[in-house]
Amino acid sequence: MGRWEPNAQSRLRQAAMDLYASRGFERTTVAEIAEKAGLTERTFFRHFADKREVFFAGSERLRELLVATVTDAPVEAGPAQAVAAAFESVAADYFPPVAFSRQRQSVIDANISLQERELVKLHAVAAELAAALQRRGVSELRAAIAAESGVAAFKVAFSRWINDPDDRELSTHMREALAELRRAA
Amino acid sequence: MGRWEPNAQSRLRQAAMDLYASRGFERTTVAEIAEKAGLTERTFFRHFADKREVFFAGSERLRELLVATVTDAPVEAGPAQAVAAAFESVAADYFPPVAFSRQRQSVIDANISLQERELVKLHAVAAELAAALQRRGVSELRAAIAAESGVAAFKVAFSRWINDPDDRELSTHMREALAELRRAA
DNA sequence: CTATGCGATGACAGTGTCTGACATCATCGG
DNA sequence: CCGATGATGTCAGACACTGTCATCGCATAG
Repeated sequence: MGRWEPNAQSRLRQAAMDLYASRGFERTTVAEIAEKAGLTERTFFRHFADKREVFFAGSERLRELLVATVTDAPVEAGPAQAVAAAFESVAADYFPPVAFSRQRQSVIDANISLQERELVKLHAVAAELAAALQRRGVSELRAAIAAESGVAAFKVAFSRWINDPDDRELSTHMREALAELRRAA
Repeated sequence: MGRWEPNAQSRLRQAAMDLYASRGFERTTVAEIAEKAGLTERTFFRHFADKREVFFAGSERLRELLVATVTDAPVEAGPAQAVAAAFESVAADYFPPVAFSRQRQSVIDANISLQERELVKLHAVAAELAAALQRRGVSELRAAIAAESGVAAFKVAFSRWINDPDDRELSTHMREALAELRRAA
């Protein structure tokens, strides 16, 4: 593989996470991350498109899982049901322990540029979910609304999960958010 | 006021918009914008927090309008009704002609960093709408869902408005999106 | 065993965004 | 006319990110 030690990418990620957590995101330079990982700044940018991308390694997998679940939903399921089931499924299985998510989120909440990236990832999820629904024959409007409102419910559920003093499960919050979404109409 | 010509801020905005539209966002530098406006790069950053902010001058007013409308909604209106009415109201009154919005959006669609900023603005709208609803006595969950799903409907409506070959009104699309949102539940 | 190609890294220069610090100039109130 | 105030200019600099080419290790063919 590499010229020196293996696992360059995960070493960079680890170094970045450590420094972001201790000094904060803005106050750590890419050069420092690379040095801590025993690599150069240039190599960091070969593994991550930019300084923020280190945070969002798992988002690709999340997106794939959601899309696959919606695509494989039973034929008789409507778009809203398919999306809701997909989010309930990943909420139950996919996410790391709440302590880890809380630390990660505290770094993100402290930096607008990280929030920007997070919102873009969620927007991409919505767009792909809508596309998956359209492939199932759902109209553009119906697909878009189902996907966007599902993501909206997830945003609310995730935030409440992170801030829940009672440490209830993410899947519980997701069900609550979806129930409230249905009730609102 | 200024040392030289007046209206520095609007001159900068005009110059930026012109250059963004002709050369594209990434291929125009802040120095070029400033020069075209007869100012220096440093002055540009005194009027706009960053290169992207030029695009989002109106978003503050949009946010204020929405929050005010929700705050002033009749007491008997539920959270979802208040939010829906607010979006229908601004959709009918606030937005520029579709041709202008289309050109603006084409620049944004061509640049992820601009989309990031746009999503942050919408997220801020959702957060403030939720806060306004809570001030009306609505529970946190109910307020968050009403605000986020309202923003979700607006995103869909706006996109469909921009891409509508029949040039139907934004308010029409907004009503359609809200109707679909209610129907989905 | 050697040559050769390939993929990952290093080295280096450069561009562009954004910030801090200080000087300068116009206008306005006294 | 003078000093305060606010907007601008000037300059230096940090830092993110990119392009380019050299270098090194590994695998594989011969």
